[in-house]
Amino acid sequence: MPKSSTTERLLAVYDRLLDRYGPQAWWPARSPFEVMVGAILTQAAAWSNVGKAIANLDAADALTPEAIRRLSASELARLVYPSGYYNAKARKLKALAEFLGDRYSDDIDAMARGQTADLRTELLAVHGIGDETADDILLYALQHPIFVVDAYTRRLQDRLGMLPESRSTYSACQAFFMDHLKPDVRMFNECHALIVRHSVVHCKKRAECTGCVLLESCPAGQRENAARATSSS
DNA sequence: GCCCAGGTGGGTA
DNA sequence: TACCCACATGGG
Repeated sequence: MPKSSTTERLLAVYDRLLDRYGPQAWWPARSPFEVMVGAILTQAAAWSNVGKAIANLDAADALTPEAIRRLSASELARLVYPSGYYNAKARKLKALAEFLGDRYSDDIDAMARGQTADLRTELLAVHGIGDETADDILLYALQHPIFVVDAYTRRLQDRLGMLPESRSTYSACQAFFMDHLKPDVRMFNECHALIVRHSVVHCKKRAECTGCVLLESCPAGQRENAARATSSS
């Protein structure tokens, strides 16, 4: 892969985030299956609420595919209640546990030895697993080098003026990173985690970019700051 | 009381 | 392909 200016710019952004926030060491979970559960529970939910649901599952000794299959739908829904959409998410967790049992006899290590593209196709066929959740599972649970795109990633791409024209397609946003960065599990892991960290602590409201660690790389922030300076003078 | 948070599935045009 | 809506809790 030729080292383009885009690659250099992305690496500069990554370095700046790493300097500012340090290694994030994601995913916050004790097992690959817990990562998969968290990936489903975090859909359109605040992580603080997901943590409560995970704690409920842990207390009920339900952080295994077998235990998820054994629980009734209503009991599972009760356990994941704090993460919101509890009925929908209980159904999704059931679908994931059934898939792991049927396809891999719950052997996640064996699953991880599959080809990335094949695994992604299999995961997307499971009810409740879409592009982002599939990639969360591939990267954080199975250690495959794939770049996770979420709302924060798109927001950052937008602010950096790097959002593809077909901004609504997941694959275009993902291809932007994958085409310009060397596939590297550790780097992709840290990069996504840092984007989330930065977005949560700094860019929660799109308008504010003052003091942003990425300001030099961020045309949107520069424009906003210039406008602010003009209006205040 | 309102807005938003590490999305996805199903329906419609 | 693109858009809309349902799914729902909890913190700021």
